[in-house]
Amino acid sequence: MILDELRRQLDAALGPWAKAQGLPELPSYALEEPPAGIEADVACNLALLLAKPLRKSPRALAEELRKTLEKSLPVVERISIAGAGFLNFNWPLKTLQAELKTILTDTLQYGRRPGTAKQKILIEFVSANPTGPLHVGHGRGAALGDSLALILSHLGYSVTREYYINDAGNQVQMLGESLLARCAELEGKTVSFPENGYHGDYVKGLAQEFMAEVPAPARTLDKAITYAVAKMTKNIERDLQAFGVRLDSWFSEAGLVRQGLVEKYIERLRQKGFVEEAEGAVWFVSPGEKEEEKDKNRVLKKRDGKWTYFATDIAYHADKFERGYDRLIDVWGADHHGYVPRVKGSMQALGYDPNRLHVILNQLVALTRNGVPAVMSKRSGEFVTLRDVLDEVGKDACRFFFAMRGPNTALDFDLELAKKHTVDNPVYYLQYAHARICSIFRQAALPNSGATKTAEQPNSGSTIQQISRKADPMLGRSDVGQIRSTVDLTLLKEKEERDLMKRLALFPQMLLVCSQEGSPHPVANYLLALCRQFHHFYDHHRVLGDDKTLTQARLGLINAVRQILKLGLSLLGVSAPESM
RNA sequence: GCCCUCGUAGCACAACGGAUAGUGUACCGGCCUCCGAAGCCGAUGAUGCCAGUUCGAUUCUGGCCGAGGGCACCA
Repeated sequence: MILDELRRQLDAALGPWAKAQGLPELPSYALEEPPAGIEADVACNLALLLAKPLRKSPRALAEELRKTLEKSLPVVERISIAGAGFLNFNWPLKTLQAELKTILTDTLQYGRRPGTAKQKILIEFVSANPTGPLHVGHGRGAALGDSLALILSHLGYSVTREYYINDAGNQVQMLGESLLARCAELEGKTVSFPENGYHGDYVKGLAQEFMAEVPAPARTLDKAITYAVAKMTKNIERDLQAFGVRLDSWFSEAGLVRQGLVEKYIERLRQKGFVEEAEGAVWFVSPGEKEEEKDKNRVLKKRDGKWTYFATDIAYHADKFERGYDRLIDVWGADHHGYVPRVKGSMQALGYDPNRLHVILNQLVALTRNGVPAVMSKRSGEFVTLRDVLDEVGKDACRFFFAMRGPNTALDFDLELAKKHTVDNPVYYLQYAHARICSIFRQAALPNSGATKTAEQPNSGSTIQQISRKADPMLGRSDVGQIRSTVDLTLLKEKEERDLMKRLALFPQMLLVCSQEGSPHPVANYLLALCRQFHHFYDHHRVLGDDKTLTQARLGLINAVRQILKLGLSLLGVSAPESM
C-alpha cells in the first residue's frame, strides 16, 4: 500500500538526518489524513514531535525536513508545510491510478499484511450460557467478535472463532431442574418450581419435546441437563447463523472438566506456589501479592468440592495457549471487567505471557422500550431475543447498528425506535450506493450504451472483464461480462475521481486501525465517507458517455468502489444487494 | 465505600495530543426532459463544570456533577 511506501522512503531519507541531529532514532510519527479543507493528501507530524528534543520551532524544523526530503520522496509529488508545522504530502495522480489498478487486480487481497499468516489468533466471543435463547445484548458481542475476526482474517491472520459453552456448573443444573419441574407440571403433578429456576416459556416447549423423545424412566436430572444444553446450544447456533455469525469451534466446559484439565492446571499452579487452602476451600493467590491486589485472590474449589467458574476458566485459557495460539482475544461484556486482572494474573502465574491475551470489553446494551428500561433476564423469562429483533429490523440493519459503534460506548437500543425508524440506519445509504453502481453496470451492458460500442477493440492489457473476474467471481457474469476494452486509468483526473481514488487507497490503513483498536467501527465510518464521495462524483460526472475510453476508465473506478464497498460490508456481516 | 466505562448539535454516533471538531438523522431552502431523488447542493446547530500539564487538550492528569456497570465458595 502506498502509505507503507511513503513511510519506507521517509525512514530511509530521515534516518541519517536524525543521526546527524544527534537523535538515536526517529520518533514514531503519524501519517494521517489531513482535515477537510487542506489541500494535501497525507499529513505528517514529525516536525511537531521533534520540536521539543531538538529545541527548535516546529515550522523551522518542518522547513528543514522539507529541504532534506525534496529529492528523496519519489512517491510524493509535493511537500508543503501548514498549520503548526505539519509536513503535508500530495500524491501524484499516477500513484493513485496505480493503486486503483492494484485494487482492481485483486480486491480480496487488498489490505493483506505480509507475514500475518504465520500468526494464529483465537478469538472467543458470545459464549452465552446455553440456558436460553440469545438476547439482543449478546448480539453486540456477536457482531463485534465476528467482524473483528473477519477483519483479522482479511489482514491475513490465521483466525479461529470459538464459543465457550458453559455446560457445567450451577446454571445448567438449574436449567435441568427447571425442565424436570415443567415436565412434572405437564404430567399434572403439583411441584414447587426451583427458586432460581428459568421461568421462560421456552422451557415449557422444551419439556414437551423432552417428554416426547425421552421415556419417563430415563428422565434423570443428568439426562435433562444434557438434553436441554444440546437443544439450547443448537438454538443459539441457529440464531447466530441468522445473524450471519459462524463459529469454527464450540468448546465444552464439561469436556474440559471431564478430561481432568482443571485438576492439571490447578495442580501446576499449586506446584508454583500460587494455591492456598483456607476455610475449607482452595484459593488462588496471585503472584507478587500486595495488599491492594487482594481482590485477585479467588476461590478455585468451593467447600462443596466443586470447581468455580474461575478455576475452569484458568484451565480453559491455559488450554488455549497450549493449543498453539499466538494471541488470544476474548470479547466480554463490560460487567466482567473486574475479572480481567484475575485471569491475566493466573495466566502469568502459569508462565504464559499475559500480554498475549487481549480482552475486549463491550459495554452492555441498555434496552428500552419507548424509553422505558426493559428488563433482561433469562431466569425471569423477561427478555427480548436476538431472533425477535432480527425478525423485526433485519440482519443488515442490526449488524450495522452494532458494528458502527466502538465497544466502549454504552448504547441505548430502543426496541420501538429500532422498529419504526430503520431508515435512520445508515446501512441503507451504503447499500444504496452499491445498488446504484450495479445499476450503472446493468445500464452499461445494454446496447447503445457507451460501454459496449468498443467491443471490437484489440484486447491488449487488462480489461474490465478480466480484472473484475479476478477480483470478484460474482461479477463478470452479466453486468460487466460484456464489457471489453483496454482500460486507460490515466484518464481519471477530475477532482472527484481523484478523491475517490484517494479514499480507496486508505482502505488498508483503516483496517490496521481496526486491528489495533480491536473494533470494526472504523469500517463503518470509512464506508460512509467512501459512499458520500461516490455520490458526489456521480452527481458531477457521467460514467456512461460518448467518450468510450473515458467511460471504460470510469467503469473501472466505480467498479473498484463497488468491490471495496462490498468487501467492507462483508467485513461487517452486511449484505451488498445489487438492487433494492 | 472502592474500582471500571461513558458524558460531543434535538436524537444516534466519529475524531493515533494537532489545522476550520466530522457523519447520519431531525428541522429549513434549492435540484429529477439526462447512468436509481433510498441521492445531491446550501443553511441552522455541539466538546457537562473547574483547575493543571503542553507550542497546542474532545483526547492526558486531578477534582466536581451526571449515566451505566462491577466489587460472590454465581456464571
